[in-house]
Amino acid sequence: MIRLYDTMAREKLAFEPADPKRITMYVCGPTVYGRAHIGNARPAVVFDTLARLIRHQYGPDSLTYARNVTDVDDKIIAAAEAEGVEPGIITKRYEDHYLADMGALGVAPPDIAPHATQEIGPMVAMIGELVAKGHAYAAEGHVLFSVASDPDYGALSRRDREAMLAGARVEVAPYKRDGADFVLWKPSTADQIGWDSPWGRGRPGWHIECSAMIRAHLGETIDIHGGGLDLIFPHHENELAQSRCVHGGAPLARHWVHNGFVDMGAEKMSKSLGNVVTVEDLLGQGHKGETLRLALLSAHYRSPLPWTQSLIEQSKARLDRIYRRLEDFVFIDDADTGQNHVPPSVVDALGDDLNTPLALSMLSNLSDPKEIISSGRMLGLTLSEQERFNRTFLGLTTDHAKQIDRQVDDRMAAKAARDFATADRIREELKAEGIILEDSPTGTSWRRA
RNA sequence: GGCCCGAUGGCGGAGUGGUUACGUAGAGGACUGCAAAUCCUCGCACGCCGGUUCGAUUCCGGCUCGGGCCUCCA
Repeated sequence: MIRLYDTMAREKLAFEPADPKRITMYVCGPTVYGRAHIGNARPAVVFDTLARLIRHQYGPDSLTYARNVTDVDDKIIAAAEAEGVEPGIITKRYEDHYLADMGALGVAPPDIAPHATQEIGPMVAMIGELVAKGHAYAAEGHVLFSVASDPDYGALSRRDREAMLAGARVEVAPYKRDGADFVLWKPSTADQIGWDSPWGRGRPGWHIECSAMIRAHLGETIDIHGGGLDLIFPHHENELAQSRCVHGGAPLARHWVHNGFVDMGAEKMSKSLGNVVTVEDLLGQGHKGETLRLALLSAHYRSPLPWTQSLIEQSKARLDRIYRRLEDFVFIDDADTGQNHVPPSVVDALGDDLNTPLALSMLSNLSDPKEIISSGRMLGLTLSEQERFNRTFLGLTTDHAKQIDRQVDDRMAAKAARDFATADRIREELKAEGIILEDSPTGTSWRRA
């Protein structure tokens, strides 16, 4: 039983896929012109976690998860011009970075990653259908969606036409019949990336990309459409309008799910505000991707999450403790754990609108190592035997490890001789190089800080 | 201005009409040569004002403050 808060209904609803054997989820992915910041990472982590939950509940092959790559866009064109290279150079570079950054956060690649530039045909076809049905019109090389032609427009974001026009911040282009109309196709200059179309050479608008790719890969009505809160309007509202108008009123998604922001100070992290911390920055500071993921999951996905140094430290401390609890069980076979031992308390917490803080709380109460590992893994934490081993030894050459062992032996000898000054000196030396010693009745063990 | 969220202990953050998670930090204790780790204990947290109620942090109304969106945006 999974319940999800639905943006359209503004309440938690039971998740009811049209076909439990073939569940479809689409999440708006990156526009690849720069490095992802930790706020960009939140939806990737949230929906990755939701995907894990769905597969756990409905079966490993039950879900088709698509996350697109927007690889044609004015910002990409600008970045390419600035560097004097083809747009494809820019998009390839940043898509590679994106996948690496998300991988570090334990985000599994989606089943399908449609690229806008590879789906121009379906987009042009869909625009053509909209024009044929009277929902769109061509003007000065552009094709625009006619908002007035869709009486249901505004249902998702709950705004009416008057409000939209009253709040319009942008000057209305002269070729628009209505200030609220938005672009489906826009002309490209000779030196800009573009494709031939019935309306001339140009490129697609942002919103039509998703509508067309959803239909092409997942169908007319998908089970879950996800993304950040800021995409509700205009992006998802427009997607919804396009798809609904083409599909004779069929809804685009059965469930609309939106994540909240990662905040810097009191406001959201965003490139335009210039207050971003990239995943690259954080990893470069030595933070483990797993720590960052835990930090992102420490608040409910719909709440804002203040990003602070303290949050990272708290998350690291928490993760360290989980690993320490598993130290005595490093022999556990990963193949046996998978996600097969997630207890009901954790499943129920996640099933209740993906309540990851509560699930983490439940994880803290577990004592069975198999349950801990399975639960952690469902949250996308690694907790593999390899990782458990790496956390202790990775980065140490065999010679270095042997040397540490020798120092530990020396210290034990000093202790036995009650030469505590020497023993403490050795411990401090090792601590200075990031090695923590822990004495116990059975001897001294060491680990990396 | 319109629409929409939120306000919980030092920090992060669940949740609930009445016994207040969990984590992290801090304090005390056990253990230890000392540490570390571990275990135990502790702190009268629910923005303000009314209302409903036997009883509200939880429901309702108002207020204050903060945030988001209003065609770049996760």
